Amino acid sequence: MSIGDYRLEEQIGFLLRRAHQRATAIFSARFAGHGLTPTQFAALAKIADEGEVSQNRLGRLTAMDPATMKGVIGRLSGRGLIAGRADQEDRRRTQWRLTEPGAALLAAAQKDGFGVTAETLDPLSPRERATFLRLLEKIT
Amino acid sequence: MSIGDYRLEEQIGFLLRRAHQRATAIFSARFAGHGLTPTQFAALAKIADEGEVSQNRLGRLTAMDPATMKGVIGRLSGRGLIAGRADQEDRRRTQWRLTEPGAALLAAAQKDGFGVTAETLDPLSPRERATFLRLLEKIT
DNA sequence: TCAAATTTGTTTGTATACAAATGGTTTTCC
DNA sequence: GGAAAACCATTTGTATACAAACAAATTTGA
Repeated sequence: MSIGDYRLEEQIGFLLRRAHQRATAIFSARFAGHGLTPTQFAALAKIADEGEVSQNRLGRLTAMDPATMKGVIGRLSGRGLIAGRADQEDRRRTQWRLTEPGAALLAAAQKDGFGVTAETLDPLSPRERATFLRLLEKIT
Repeated sequence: MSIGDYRLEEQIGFLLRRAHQRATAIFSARFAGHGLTPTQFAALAKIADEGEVSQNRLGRLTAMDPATMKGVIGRLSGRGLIAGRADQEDRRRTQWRLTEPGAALLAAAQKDGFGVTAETLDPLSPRERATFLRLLEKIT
């Protein structure tokens, strides 16, 4: 019968899920005033990097599939933080860019973005932080 | 204006989200034949550990809030993998346990559970794995 | 060149994740 | 003993996450 020796607490998926939950909770607390979710903030930051970007490409840059991206884009554009224009060269595409309010919100929120990472990594020493980030990237 | 120097790829929340996505994808591939999601498998494994457990307690053990737990419990019991009975001592509680088919499915799936962790950690050396797990637990 | 393959974006459906509010039940503690 | 506090479970609503199927547009390649 022995359902033995499988320990949920030692499985990497479970640990990653919990760590991600904690990071999300820290994000939510610090971003309550901005009204942005982690994925919405990621999308704004990447649109700013790119200047102008299509929906699918933005999804690849932020690790969201097309169906998820559609929802995120819809909520951001619904709030007037981003605006889209039809691409003349490829009529399947819409190119998205920050609006002025979107750029202002992103600028105001960025220092809190750094704060989230700092607080999440707080239990680690500087040396451990570097190691952890290196290994985390390796398994991604 | 300088929207500068915030790099999404260096933020811990983004890295954890991507790593968790990869772990989930590996899980899904290996568990396709079992028809279990990561949270459903976690719930089955913890119920097996506990013998009998209430819904909220199971949620604490598996890191799911009550609303999420309700859905997971509903799907597992709907498939006949777990069964509940009213707790006599505390009439708020339902105690959940594995059914015979649930125990059989868990037993059949467990080796694949180890496989998920192994494949997810494959890019790391044994030494790196130990370090990574230690640091991951520290930030959780 | 033109059919096949790929890409972009949408829709539908299922499954977490969590906030907030609620109704019962049990525990605490004065 | 009884009111206040805490706890169990549910419900509603919003937001990812992703599979699968689809239409339209573009690119590829024989």
